[in-house]
Amino acid sequence: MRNGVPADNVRTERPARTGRRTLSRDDWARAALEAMRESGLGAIAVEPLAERLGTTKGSFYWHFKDRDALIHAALEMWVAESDAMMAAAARITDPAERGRWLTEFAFTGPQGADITTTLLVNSQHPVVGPFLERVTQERIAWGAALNEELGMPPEVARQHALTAWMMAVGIALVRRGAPQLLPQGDEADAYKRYVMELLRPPRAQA
Amino acid sequence: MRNGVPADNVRTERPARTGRRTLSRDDWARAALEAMRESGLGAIAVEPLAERLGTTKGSFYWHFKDRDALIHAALEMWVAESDAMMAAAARITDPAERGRWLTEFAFTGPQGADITTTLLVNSQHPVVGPFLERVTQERIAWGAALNEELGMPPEVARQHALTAWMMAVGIALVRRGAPQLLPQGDEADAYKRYVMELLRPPRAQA
DNA sequence: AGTTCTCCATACGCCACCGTACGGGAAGTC
DNA sequence: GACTTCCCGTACGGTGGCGTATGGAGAACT
Repeated sequence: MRNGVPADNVRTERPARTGRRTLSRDDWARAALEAMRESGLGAIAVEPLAERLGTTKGSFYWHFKDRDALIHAALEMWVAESDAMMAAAARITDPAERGRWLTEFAFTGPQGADITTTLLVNSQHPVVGPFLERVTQERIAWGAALNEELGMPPEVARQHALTAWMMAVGIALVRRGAPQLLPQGDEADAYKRYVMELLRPPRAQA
Repeated sequence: MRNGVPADNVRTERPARTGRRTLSRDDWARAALEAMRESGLGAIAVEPLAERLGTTKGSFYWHFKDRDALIHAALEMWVAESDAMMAAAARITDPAERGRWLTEFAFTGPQGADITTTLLVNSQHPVVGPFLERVTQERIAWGAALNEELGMPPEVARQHALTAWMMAVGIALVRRGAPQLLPQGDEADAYKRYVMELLRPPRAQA
């Protein structure tokens, strides 16, 4: 009789018990993702999250089998967000503009918008690994497609996409761990332009 | 009468008790650094390390005040290694060659030779923060000096050094978390050359 | 040979977190 | 208004790691 997993989307019906509303599975997943953004995978911990949500473990273990199930749900939510982002970016028709938009986002997007760095650090985790693998492949393929639009041959396009992605990873990690190193204020804009210039189509290639 | 901290270098004298030798403070620090290279800061844990060293906590708490003291010692050891590396690299007179050597090292140096990524992830830790700050500043300044030797004006040299350092951070993290993404075999060499080319002196700059 | 010092083993209490058992209150159902 | 179902509170046992207390074996000293 454990774990009803009550469709979870239909639950919009139930009016929540008087006074305090009742939590959904998604509420937990959202909170977990948020915690992971802020403090890494270790922050996905049942009891602390319960307190943060103003409830107890009792709620959690009704909605989820165990902690890994929560991590899974949080990452599914992240994948959905990531896909939505890529879809949004794809609506920019000019590929060069699209590239600039991505660079801009890497530097000034919301702090920890991307948990790729966290996932890379925890890539050994059995739940994390597959998610990381999938999203990363998608993103690099996406970047490669963009580069091909810019006129690069497929092989170079992929190399370049990989490089840009690694640069983004580096930026994200530095933003998280040593943000004071990044140029601030008006120097920030100049630096962004400089990086965009650097990530232009390669000049030479065998 | 706690914590003798017995000079620790003079202890080469004592012939070790018959049979099993006795551990030094440095043995602990070395093991801690090693563990951190492999599995991050969380792997610096007293009891697991004790088992790994074939001893018990009793040994540890004789040599160290607490876990943070061990982290400190491990990071001091890392700083020493880092300084030695930079000194070794500085012996390469041709700056371009020196740059290539560093890129080479970023890609094919021993796995986890650099724990910068780990420290960036744990930059909030009170012991980690200062070490990260110091070494990072040194390295970027070092790279900036190299770039000035290559003819860049100081401002650009620093920008470029920061960028190269972030790229190295990205590479290190990917090597740790998703090495399969990096080109393997003979493609690896081509890719390295391509990255070196990318990190050449910038073509344009305002 | 006795004493002192060095280094470690063991046992203990504490805390944080995981997962389970079980009970119970409130909403809906008949 | 009983009854069921949903959702949660609470208590419990287990695990892993931190730090302390204390004893004790061997080496070194005298």
